[in-house]
Amino acid sequence: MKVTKEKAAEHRNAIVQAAGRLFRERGFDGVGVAEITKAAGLTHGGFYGHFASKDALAAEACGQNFANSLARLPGGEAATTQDLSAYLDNYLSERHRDLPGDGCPMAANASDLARQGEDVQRRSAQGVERFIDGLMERLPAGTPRAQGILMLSAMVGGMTLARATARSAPELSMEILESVRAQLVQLAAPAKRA
Amino acid sequence: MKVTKEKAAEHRNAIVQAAGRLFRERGFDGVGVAEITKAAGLTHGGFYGHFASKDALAAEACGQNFANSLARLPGGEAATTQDLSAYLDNYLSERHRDLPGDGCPMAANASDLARQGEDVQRRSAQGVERFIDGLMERLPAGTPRAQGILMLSAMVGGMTLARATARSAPELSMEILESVRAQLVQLAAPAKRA
DNA sequence: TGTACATCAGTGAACGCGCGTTCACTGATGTAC
DNA sequence: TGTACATCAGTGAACGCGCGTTCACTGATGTAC
Repeated sequence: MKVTKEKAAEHRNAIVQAAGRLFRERGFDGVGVAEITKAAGLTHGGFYGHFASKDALAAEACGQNFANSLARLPGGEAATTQDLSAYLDNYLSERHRDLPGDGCPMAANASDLARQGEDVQRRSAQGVERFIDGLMERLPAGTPRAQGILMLSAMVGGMTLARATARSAPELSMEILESVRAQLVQLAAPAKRA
Repeated sequence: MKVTKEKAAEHRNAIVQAAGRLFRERGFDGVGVAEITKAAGLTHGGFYGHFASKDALAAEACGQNFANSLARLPGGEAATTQDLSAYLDNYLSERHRDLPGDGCPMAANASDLARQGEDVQRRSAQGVERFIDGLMERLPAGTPRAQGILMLSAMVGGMTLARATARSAPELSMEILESVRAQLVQLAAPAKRA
């Protein structure tokens, strides 16, 4: 049955939110349109009134995920080294490892992204670009961009490897999280070594 | 028709090889049993004479991929800093980025691994463990293990991000490869900074 | 060494299933009067 | 403001398709004599 325009907009948004979470938890191919709409409290039939295709939803959910991810960086200009250190503690935590659905899209969909459609890839590339820019703003003035890129790479790679080893080698998984966290906190500190 | 035991063993091996390549190129869900056996020069019907399931093949192909990856590390005890530097140049190259089918399984199947069956995860965890050990043997004596883990994380994350951005932001993709390479070569050097 | 036959690796059609997508229909919304 | 009706968001059955897996069959292998 027809619903209010407001309700319809809420439904559309609920689908994007559910997709954003489920895609990160199970990958783009790991969850279907029916399950996504069900998680949003709807049936699958009305899906194509909101989106042209599953791919189109994936692109939108991807953009949403990156926007959320960017918003979690510690507050812009006023960010201290402690803020950044706390951010890294959160990023490289067991909690983040075990809840990919609410976490970093780069880590959650890492190898999937390169195999997605053009729209998803465009939003991803834009997201990565903005995330690096955001990171650079929060690092000590004068930090070379290459160092920020190294940080991001280690964050994404470290989380990915921690997740890959979590079930079969939980101690190694923890060691990866702690090692990357410790090394990056050191790297993000304002005092340059030599 | 029946074939020689030798031929049958070759066929089995060809299936593992083809799977190892295709799984890295397209992900575990991105390629089917029929295509894998076809790539090995066979039809799909005989597949279950060699493997109990697609999952079982995935586990074996995964083990094979990790073994190949380990074998590419520069020669053990006699490895010099230059060898390791050359290895990093290769790992973080455009060539490796554009040919995932013959490259690092950690980068190629990064986010997929955590969603696979128990056997694949066990082999992956073992592969990661061994790769870290192999890396440590080749780093200057006294290098903390956490630094080796940071290197691996940055390699995997950097390659993953370079692939995710390759089509939509080729310049960013190149910058990621070059930045991570430069920073890691510096990190792998024997001279410790303060 | 030569022959007869049981074995079994590989073939290709077929299976059930879940997927993305379509569509006829429903009934509340919201507009025209 | 009240009424009649066109609109359209959402429903659920149905579609074609490709997947992993099964199976009756084929014919070369390799063994028993």
